[in-house]
Amino acid sequence: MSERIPERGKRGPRPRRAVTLRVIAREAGVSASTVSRIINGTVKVSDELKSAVEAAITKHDFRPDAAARGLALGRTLTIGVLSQAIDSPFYAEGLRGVERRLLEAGYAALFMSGNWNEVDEERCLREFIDRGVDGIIMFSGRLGDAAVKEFAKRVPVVVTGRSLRAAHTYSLPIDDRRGALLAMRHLIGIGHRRIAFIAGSENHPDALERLAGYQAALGEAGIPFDPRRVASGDWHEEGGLLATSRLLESGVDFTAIFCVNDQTAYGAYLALFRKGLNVPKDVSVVGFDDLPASSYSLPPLTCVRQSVRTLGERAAEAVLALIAGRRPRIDSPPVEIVVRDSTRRI
Amino acid sequence: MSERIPERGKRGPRPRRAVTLRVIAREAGVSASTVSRIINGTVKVSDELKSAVEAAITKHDFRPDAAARGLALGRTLTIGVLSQAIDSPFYAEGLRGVERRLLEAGYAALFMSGNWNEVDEERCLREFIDRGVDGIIMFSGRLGDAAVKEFAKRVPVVVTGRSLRAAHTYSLPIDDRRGALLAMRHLIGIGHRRIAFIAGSENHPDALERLAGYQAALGEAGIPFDPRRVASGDWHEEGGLLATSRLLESGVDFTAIFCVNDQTAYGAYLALFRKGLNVPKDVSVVGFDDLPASSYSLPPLTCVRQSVRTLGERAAEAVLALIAGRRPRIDSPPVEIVVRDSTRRI
DNA sequence: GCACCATCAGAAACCGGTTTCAGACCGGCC
DNA sequence: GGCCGGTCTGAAACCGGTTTCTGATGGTGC
Repeated sequence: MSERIPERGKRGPRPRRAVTLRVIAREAGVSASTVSRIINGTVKVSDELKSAVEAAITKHDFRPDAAARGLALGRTLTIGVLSQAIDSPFYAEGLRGVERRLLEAGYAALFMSGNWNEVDEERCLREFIDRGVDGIIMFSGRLGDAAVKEFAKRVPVVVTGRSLRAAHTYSLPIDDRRGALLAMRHLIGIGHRRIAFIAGSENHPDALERLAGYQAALGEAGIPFDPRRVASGDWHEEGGLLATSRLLESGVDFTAIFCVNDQTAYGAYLALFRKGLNVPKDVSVVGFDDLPASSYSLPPLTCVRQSVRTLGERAAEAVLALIAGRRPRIDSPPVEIVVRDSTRRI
Repeated sequence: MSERIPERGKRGPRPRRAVTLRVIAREAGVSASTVSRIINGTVKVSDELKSAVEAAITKHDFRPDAAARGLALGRTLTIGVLSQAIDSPFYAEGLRGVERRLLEAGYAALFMSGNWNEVDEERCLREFIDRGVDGIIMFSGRLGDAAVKEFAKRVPVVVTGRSLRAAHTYSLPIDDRRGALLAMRHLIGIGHRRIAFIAGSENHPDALERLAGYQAALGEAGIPFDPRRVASGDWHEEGGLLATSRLLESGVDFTAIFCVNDQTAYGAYLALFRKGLNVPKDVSVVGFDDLPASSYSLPPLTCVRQSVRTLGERAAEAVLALIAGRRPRIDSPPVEIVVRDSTRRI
């Protein structure tokens, strides 16, 4: 009855765990091994010992130390999850999906942000390895495939937004090109022919694929590609705002804008609003992602939906499968067009 | 030259670490203790041994196992961070701030979501304890103060959004009442007298404080409080949408709406938009939080700013101080009004 | 030249679990 | 009654680090 938490801050060595497995063992009059076996159910133990131990466990509210267990077992029940920014609404959705699935499986997630920066990404991944994570999930990211494969030698890695074939690796690519095609077909289908495109940052593979889809759709419809209708953004609201302003000032005409992602579209909205232009009356706008906020933008945004949350869930499933030694058979969630109020027939 | 990663998945026991401290020691011809001392710089070691060991370390790219180190040291350089939902733009900002500060200090964050649910919150906190975190940061949350204090016996706890005095505990309260007062004074100052309020969920302390601020401001201005002008929401867009619709249909008149938070305001925006009402021409709207998206809403939202990111940074500083045994002297970031385009003088 | 002290390195114990290995005990069978 | 086999338990080793404790070495002072 007198277990006290070890004194804190009172000089002396670091605070240590008050009640350990050996304490329980002593109290129940058994050996440490027996307690361990009962907790994990690895070996049959007689009922009387079991109940004595269980009584001691509940009495002290004992729960084994995860670090010690991780050390002994060689696994930590932790997955390292690398996104680019924890406060980006896009990644946040994905993280949510990951979190949920991992929780169900008894795993915890160690989230870190790569800041769209190769160096930071590599630092995070190293940190994951050092902390002995059992697997890694990587949301997009700039880090080269070779580096990723190197990490995959240590621990299973699931990547989204790219294709990568290597041992202990699984990819959930995003069909950017098809998504862009769907968006453009929607616009073309409702009569638009002069369609501007606000791209992501120049060197980004997703951005290039979406641009390729934009061009392919124009080709399909026999509309000539006019580079003056392409402005580059930065995947964020601000880039969308600036790009749209530039387009408007440049004098090229367009009846619709396809934005590389929803956040860019929000920026475009604001630029149009400031010029007194109405969406969709004067300009139709299409986004890409279907962030939760897009249902509440004014007007609600027509966009290509890729369920990032589902993507996160599937990434979690895939990494768990890899850990279990199974080969995942999991597809990326499909892209589809969600028509709301930001586009209109002309 | 022949270190191989232990075979994975090939039956046999779990994959284990290929290169350990003892491997380095053997290679450099010294004892394990010496390697440890060199890595941590705890004791002076002769230069020649040091360089031999360092050579071996870089050759094998050795980095000590965090779990083992954590076990030996009794600390994990990990902070448990409990928010309510990782994909909420509000908490995401805070987590970002936490992440940044912790990273600077060499700590990692274990993020978990409490889902506005006492049971989940407690489960998360227990998980933190089991995993041996060195400290806990808790963003708002429904868990009772008594339970929080219980956890604080095991490990330092920093809470935001509430006041709590206990050992190994630090609070960063949010001045909800003052924030609400600022919002209301702004509206009243530009001529509004019939001001609706969309509250958060009924039993939430922050919601109650903001309501109190709303009432206090009315009192200051000698405006009678009319409960028909208060509608309850759920802190999310949907609640704002529904509450605003109810207000509009109820027939009570108002020239402005003060929303308990920005997300509620976004919902209000959409409800007004659907009714063909213009913000701010027909109705002025004020939010609370100043989420990043509020700069890009249409029109950009006037709101009370509380820098959640700063709050997160300060929470991180506070928990680090507690861990170091220092008593933090850190204030919550101030609330202030940010006037944009959603309010106008009448 | 010898005693003494400071400095540095290694052996061993430890952190808190898990697991191997060996032994105790029991029952069944010849 | 003795032998065999199966079941259950405990002692000890192990995971990969850190730290205490002890011993060796070299330098200094007298």
